[in-house]
Amino acid sequence: MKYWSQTFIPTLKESPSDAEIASHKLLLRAGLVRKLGGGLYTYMPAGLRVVQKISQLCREEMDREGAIELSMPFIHPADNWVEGPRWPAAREIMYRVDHAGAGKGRAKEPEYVLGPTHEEVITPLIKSELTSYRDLPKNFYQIGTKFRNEIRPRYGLMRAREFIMKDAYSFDATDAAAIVSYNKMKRAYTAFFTRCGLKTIAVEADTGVMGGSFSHEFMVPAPVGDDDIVYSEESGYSANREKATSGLVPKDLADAAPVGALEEFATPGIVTIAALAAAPYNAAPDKQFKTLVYMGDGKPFLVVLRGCDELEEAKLGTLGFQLWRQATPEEIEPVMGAKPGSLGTVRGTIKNPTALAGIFADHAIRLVGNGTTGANKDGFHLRNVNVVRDLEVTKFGDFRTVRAGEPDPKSGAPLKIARAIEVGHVFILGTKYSEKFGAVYTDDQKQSHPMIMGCYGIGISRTLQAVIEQSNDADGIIWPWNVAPWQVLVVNLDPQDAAATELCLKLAQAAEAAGVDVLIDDRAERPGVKFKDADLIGLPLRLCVGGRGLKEGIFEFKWRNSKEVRKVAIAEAESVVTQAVREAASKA
RNA sequence: CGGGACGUAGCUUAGCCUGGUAGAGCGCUUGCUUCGGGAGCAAGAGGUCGAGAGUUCGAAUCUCUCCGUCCCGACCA
Repeated sequence: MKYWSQTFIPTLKESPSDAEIASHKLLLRAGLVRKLGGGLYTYMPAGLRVVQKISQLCREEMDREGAIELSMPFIHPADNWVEGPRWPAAREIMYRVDHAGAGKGRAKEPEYVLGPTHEEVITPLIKSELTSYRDLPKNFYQIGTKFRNEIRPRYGLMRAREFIMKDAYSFDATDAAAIVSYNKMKRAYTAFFTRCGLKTIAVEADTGVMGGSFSHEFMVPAPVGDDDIVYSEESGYSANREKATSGLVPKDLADAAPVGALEEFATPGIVTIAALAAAPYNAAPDKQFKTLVYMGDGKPFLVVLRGCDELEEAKLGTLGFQLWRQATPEEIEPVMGAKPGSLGTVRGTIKNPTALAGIFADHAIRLVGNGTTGANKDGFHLRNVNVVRDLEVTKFGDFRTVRAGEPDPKSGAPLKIARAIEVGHVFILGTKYSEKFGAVYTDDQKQSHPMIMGCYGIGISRTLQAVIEQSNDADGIIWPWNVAPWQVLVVNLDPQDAAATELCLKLAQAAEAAGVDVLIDDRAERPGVKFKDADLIGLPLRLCVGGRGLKEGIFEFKWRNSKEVRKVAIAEAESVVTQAVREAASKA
């Protein structure tokens, strides 16, 4: 048991002005964390306890599914990343670590980086440690700090530059075995989040190139989340919006026949979808083709969408480029022959088509059939543009953002969209890393094969905040039993009174004997302060002892998630506390 | 990386527009009175007004630069 006066729980009456959302305010007000800088937080004693509890639950569930704990360095030689398969993309988010000391660290390239994740470390390790199919399967995990140069840290621990993560990596001989490993992790995650008292939705994140459902994200529905999930209660379909598809384009859609000859018309000063939709042109957005220019690994490529649709940039990941970004007007004009606003992909109108890495069209443009697009000549557009007859397309694909209300690809029912916090992700990696690093095993036919890998992450610190975000009220946090820094708070209203102090100790000992952690508020504070702090820090069970109750021969018993205050006779103290604690523990 | 807002005591903030001795509440210290839902009274400590430069007789206040923080967006042809 811990005495409040002997630990440090600096509660705040008011929220610091830089906290915006409930969970962030409560993290600060309940004295769980303090900010060092943007996205950098100190875990105060009570906050650290929660981190440790969540970590322990995670550890238990990982162990249960046969994963093996180890611990890898935070600092990685940059070479591991340079030799890996994603250096160009990964270097953007990694902090570089140069040699300390005067006169050093002048190298243009970093010599060391702070690890944002550990594929580049564990794969070379496994390459030298595991060589036979008899060694497989194996799944290694660790719980530790990760470093990512987040573009915009947000909402306290929710998106931080430095955060605590559980990461696991599985190694298997076959695809089928990898799926077994994957399903074990999915099961572990479900069990883990449930034990944390967190309601999560496992969302399919189709991997595109791999096909099938080999990736799931565990999402906590919350308006403050960074992700959108697209789902249908009817069919159970659920996916991250970045990957979600809809049944907007029927499978049996017949391509439209041309409606007339291609016709160029002058559109001076018209460079937006909206302007072209207005009089006198009256080309409805869903009858326009929108042409976007991107740069993929240094080469321009085009994406064609309906005028009314939006590009889901994450879907460009299926095209095979390492890095992509929007092209600048300076890059666009020499290739297309016109400035943005007059672009199109009608055959023969692109100035320098050989410069292009491809023209990728969203399936939905087939719904347009015949429409309007830019003529690649400033101030001119083309009408009667037929998808099949006129448009140059390298490949069709799914590139648009799904909207709420579109038909679910499975059931056809309208899709819904909600915000959510991603707290976990399970993913089959295939042989991306094992091939690059030469992590191969020998099978029973003496044949060598790259191992099939999976990776599995849980944001421990983010989970902590997600729990608070999901479980609080106007007075403070309402901790779920298993992750509370202490399960029971014994409030001593009269710490000067020997009888009160003695009863508090008795209650605390009874709870502790029943197997839970107890905090005793022995501070010389006024009752009002203690009650407010009790609600704020949100321990599940509050036992309150004061002179008033002692006279009646009772103490007070109150659950944080209920308004009811129960008076319990001192004579029954031990049995009531023991029973309550055991019951709560068995339900959690 | 754009856009917006902000930066005054440990915390929350007023003052800035319209330049003239920096104010309050909470917290802290001391004393008295209180003592079951963030007590009252009295006295006190605590500020390079984010940093630098400029304008001015005079700058928290006006101008510029930088730094930091928070929010929005990473948006389109």
